[in-house]
Amino acid sequence: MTQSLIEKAAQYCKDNKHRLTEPRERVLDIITRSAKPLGAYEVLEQLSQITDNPKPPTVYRAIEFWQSHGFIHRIESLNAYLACDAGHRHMGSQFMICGDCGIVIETHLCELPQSLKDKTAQNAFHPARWSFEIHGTCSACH
Amino acid sequence: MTQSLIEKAAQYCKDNKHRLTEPRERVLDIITRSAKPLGAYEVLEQLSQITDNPKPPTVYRAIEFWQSHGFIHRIESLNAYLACDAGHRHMGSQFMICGDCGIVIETHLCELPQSLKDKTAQNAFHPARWSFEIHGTCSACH
DNA sequence: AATATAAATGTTATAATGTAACAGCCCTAT
DNA sequence: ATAGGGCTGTTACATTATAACATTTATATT
Repeated sequence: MTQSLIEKAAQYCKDNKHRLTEPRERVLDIITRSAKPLGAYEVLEQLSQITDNPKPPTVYRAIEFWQSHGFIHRIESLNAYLACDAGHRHMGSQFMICGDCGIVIETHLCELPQSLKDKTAQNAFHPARWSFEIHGTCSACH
Repeated sequence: MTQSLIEKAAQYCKDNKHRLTEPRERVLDIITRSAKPLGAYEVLEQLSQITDNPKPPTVYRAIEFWQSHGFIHRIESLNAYLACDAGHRHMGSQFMICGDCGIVIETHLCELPQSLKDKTAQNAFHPARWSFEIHGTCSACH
């Protein structure tokens, strides 16, 4: 059987003794249900429909929590957040972002592409994490 | 002889009939002189030392102008801007960002790395532009 | 040279995104 | 049962960015 992202996250919290609190669960749920990345204030807006007058820090804290454990990624060029069910913590993320419909496709590379490894090596730069964002048009919109 | 970035930019404007106005020149100059990427309000702060009470749109417009012509790049994960003297318009940028000292090294790839080309092809995604940001530590800080 | 036009600027105001700080609550481990 | 750390609620504010409109400046055309 396949676990949903929420189930995986719940399991992860159990295994690692993190608390699966109400705001965390709700925020992850909201982001997970969205096909497209959501801004923090869009999450807040949705949260306000099931919670009494939530405030920005509630959302940002939950996002920060999931992000630090690899369940949510931030799309820097959109100021928006996307759930990731890769089920592993990777050093980096790659996204293809459709400028027409807004859909974002995440790809999973576990290493830097060779050409970039070469560049980091040439500069004696030690990569820790990365974010690659490719803007363009998806197959449906093209 | 080698042209400075400012000279290149001036030449570019001349050749392409764009106006090299005072705010544009000053903003590019400020960003060019900085070893590290500058936030828009840092540029504004510096601009205020040579201009009477400049406002955010002045800076943002100039940045937008140079960015659209390839002389400035935005580092998404830092909300900051960096000059680029590559002298060509590329589809994408790659940056290595040192989390310790803040220095940013730009590399110049003219194409997507093969592994990412494969991913875009697999998804029938048509890339238009991209930004790759690698966080880590530079040789000096490591 | 005069003028029409397009492009860029100046200015005010505000939107959008994100965080510091502190009081209080609730799990968890002893 | 209780002390401590982790998390939340709340207020207030910081930072980043843009909309809108009046005005000025450069350019092209007459």
